[in-house]
Amino acid sequence: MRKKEGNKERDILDASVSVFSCEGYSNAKMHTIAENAGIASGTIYLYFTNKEEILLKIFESVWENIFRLLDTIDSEENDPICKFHRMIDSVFELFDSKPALATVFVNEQHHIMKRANKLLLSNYQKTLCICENVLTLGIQKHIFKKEIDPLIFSSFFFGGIRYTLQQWALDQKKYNIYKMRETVKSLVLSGILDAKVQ
Amino acid sequence: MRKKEGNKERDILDASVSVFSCEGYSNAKMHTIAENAGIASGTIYLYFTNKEEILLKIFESVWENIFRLLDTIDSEENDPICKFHRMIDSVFELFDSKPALATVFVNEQHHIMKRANKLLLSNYQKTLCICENVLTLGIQKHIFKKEIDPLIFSSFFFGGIRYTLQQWALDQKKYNIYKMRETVKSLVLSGILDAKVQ
Amino acid sequence: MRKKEGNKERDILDASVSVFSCEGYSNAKMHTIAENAGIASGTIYLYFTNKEEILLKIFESVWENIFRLLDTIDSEENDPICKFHRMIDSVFELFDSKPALATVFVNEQHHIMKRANKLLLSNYQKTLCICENVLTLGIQKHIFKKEIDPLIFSSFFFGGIRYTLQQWALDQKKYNIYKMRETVKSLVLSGILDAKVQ
Amino acid sequence: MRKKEGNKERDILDASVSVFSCEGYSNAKMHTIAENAGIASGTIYLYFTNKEEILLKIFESVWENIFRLLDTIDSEENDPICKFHRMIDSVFELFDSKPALATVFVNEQHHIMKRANKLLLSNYQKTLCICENVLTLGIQKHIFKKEIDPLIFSSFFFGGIRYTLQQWALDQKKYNIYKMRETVKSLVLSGILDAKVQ
DNA sequence: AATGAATGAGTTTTCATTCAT
DNA sequence: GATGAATGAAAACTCATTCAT
Repeated sequence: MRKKEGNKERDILDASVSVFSCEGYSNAKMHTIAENAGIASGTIYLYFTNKEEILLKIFESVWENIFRLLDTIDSEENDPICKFHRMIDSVFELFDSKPALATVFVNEQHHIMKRANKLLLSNYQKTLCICENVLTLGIQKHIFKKEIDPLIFSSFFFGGIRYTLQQWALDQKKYNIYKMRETVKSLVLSGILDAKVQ
Repeated sequence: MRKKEGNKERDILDASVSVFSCEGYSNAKMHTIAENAGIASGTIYLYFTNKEEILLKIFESVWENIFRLLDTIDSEENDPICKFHRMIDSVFELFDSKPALATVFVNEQHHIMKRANKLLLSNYQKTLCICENVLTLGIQKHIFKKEIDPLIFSSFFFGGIRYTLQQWALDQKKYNIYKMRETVKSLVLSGILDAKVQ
Repeated sequence: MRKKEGNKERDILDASVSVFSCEGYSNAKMHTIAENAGIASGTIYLYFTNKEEILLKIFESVWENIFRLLDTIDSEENDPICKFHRMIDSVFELFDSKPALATVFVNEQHHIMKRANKLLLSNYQKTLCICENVLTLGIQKHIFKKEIDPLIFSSFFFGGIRYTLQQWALDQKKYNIYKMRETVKSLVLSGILDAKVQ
Repeated sequence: MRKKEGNKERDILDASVSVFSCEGYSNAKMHTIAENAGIASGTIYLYFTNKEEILLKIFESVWENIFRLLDTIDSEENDPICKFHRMIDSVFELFDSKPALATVFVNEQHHIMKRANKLLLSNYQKTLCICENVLTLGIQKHIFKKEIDPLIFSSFFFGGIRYTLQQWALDQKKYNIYKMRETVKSLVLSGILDAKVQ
């Protein structure tokens, strides 16, 4: 018997992140991934049922990591401001050593959410929840401005204006574009306005 | 490729935006676009050399519009705060009636920038420039905090954390992830902190 | 526009019968069928959704023909013996000019019945019914032996004809289809005729 | 390829008959056969050079058995009618306890004959010969009709039995193999018996 | 002898693009 | 200019067979 050498599943995932990052998911060829992983193309199918499952596994893992990081911080920390500091730090640190993963995470997010499975969706939604809860808590404690809508803030937080626009385009009834616009302006302006002016 | 009565080209672009928005650029079929445009699939090739050129034309047009809007505001308005208000308003208004265009703009931006032509690149860069200049002006006038790096702010402004991460992933030498992180935190926090706490 | 020349659907079906006959359905390559039909392989998919649908269409057509032939005879003829003569004649005539079709009909019948659609199943079962009814009628009229089980007879009868046809299709010089037809009729009729009638 | 303790080869053949019967030869996977045989897929290749050789061995064995059975009967029995009775009985008995083998025998016969080896062909042809000889003998003895062509009769006879067996193998509850056997014998004998004898 | 992970040739199918009408 | 039938290159995926252990 030919023993499993190393961790081929890991190799394939790493190669896929690298290839998806360069070519984009849709343009990525299974053959290129195999080549990058140093295996034959058929071998990929011993570990993943198809190309999409590879992307799914990548996102499952990323969102699970993000959720765990934020969840830990959420329970360890009491002060909303400290929570924010540590949460943003940890997300940046997560991608710090993996720029290719960051690219895939950003560019293919919209693709994978159309076919996300339960595990992925669950971690994704739980993560957004944590963020909203931190904001709500800050508002209750009169630390954060009460006029900030937690939902809109989350959108802003997880993708800025681009992501906000995307969400609105997908479901125009759920979001009020005027309110979004004013919120964005308020957030950005108070973010950049000099204290002396305020 | 020859220019015709002028509305078939428009029909194809509109149909493409609609189809790219639903299916994504890579999954979109030329046949579906033709169907949506009410023409035969071969006719598309009288107006565009290939599928990619359609996407290119869409982005060319969007970035040209954005640039013109912001450029006009930039020359009409003196106060940096007013510039900001009107600029954000106009970008939101641009997409207000075209959610499908917003989706395409957000999801396919990374795809098209790899093969952008001069015109597109020029308008894209000129637009970023205007934003940076507004910020710089505000800082010079002591209206904006001086510690905000205009480059980083532009990234944040045009895509929030996701886009920020993406930029960094694409070129890690150009951006300092620690500085980005701190800037993001500062922006977000001052955006949401209650005046009383500050 | 490139006009449809000739009948490509017909060409594909004919080419498929020929290729399925030589190679067997499972070994037949779509490329070979296309080559035989004088078209590009992609063109097949403009007329059929996949390989299996081609086989299905072949069998649909054959069983529809057989049913129509036997049904017409069944309603035109009163005497069970005459029904038999004419029915066997017409089935042999159906395949007389199409040995390849006979081969496919015999060899792939079991394959297609696993995935038969309503139309095919309906014609298949109605055909079997006609045969059983002829037998039952003959028994009621005391022309056929009453101890013959119509179900078993039908199996044996169809199996015999099918295999006989196959042998002829494999080597048309070795067998004389007219003589085969008469021998089959003679064998079957003396097998079922009541002693009193003989 | 080396012969081992003698029951792995048997296990593989049995598993293959079972799998070929359910899936058909072309759709059958070597892995499924190995699983059914309780061994690893690579082990199959210690006993058979490839997939086709398994099918070949199955048919070699079946036709050898049929030949031996009929040959023994042929030499033990003098009366053509008795020969027929015993021959049909023995063929039905051969498959009685092995419906899966019957299915494979019927469905894959045409596949294997294209690549039959000498041993298989020899037993196949010797078996047909015995049948033809019984018929010829009966004709010479004025027991069977002289106008029956032995070649056509054999085709019809074998085809009828094969299909009957197949129907039974597909649904053993619907058909009674004993009754089938007797019906087949009755049909065939009255088909060939000379009127003077009857 | 036995294993089962790995291979990669081979096939179906898709779809952007072409071109005869 | 317009059409849409036809093309065929390209890619995902399968699975019989091999071979290191």
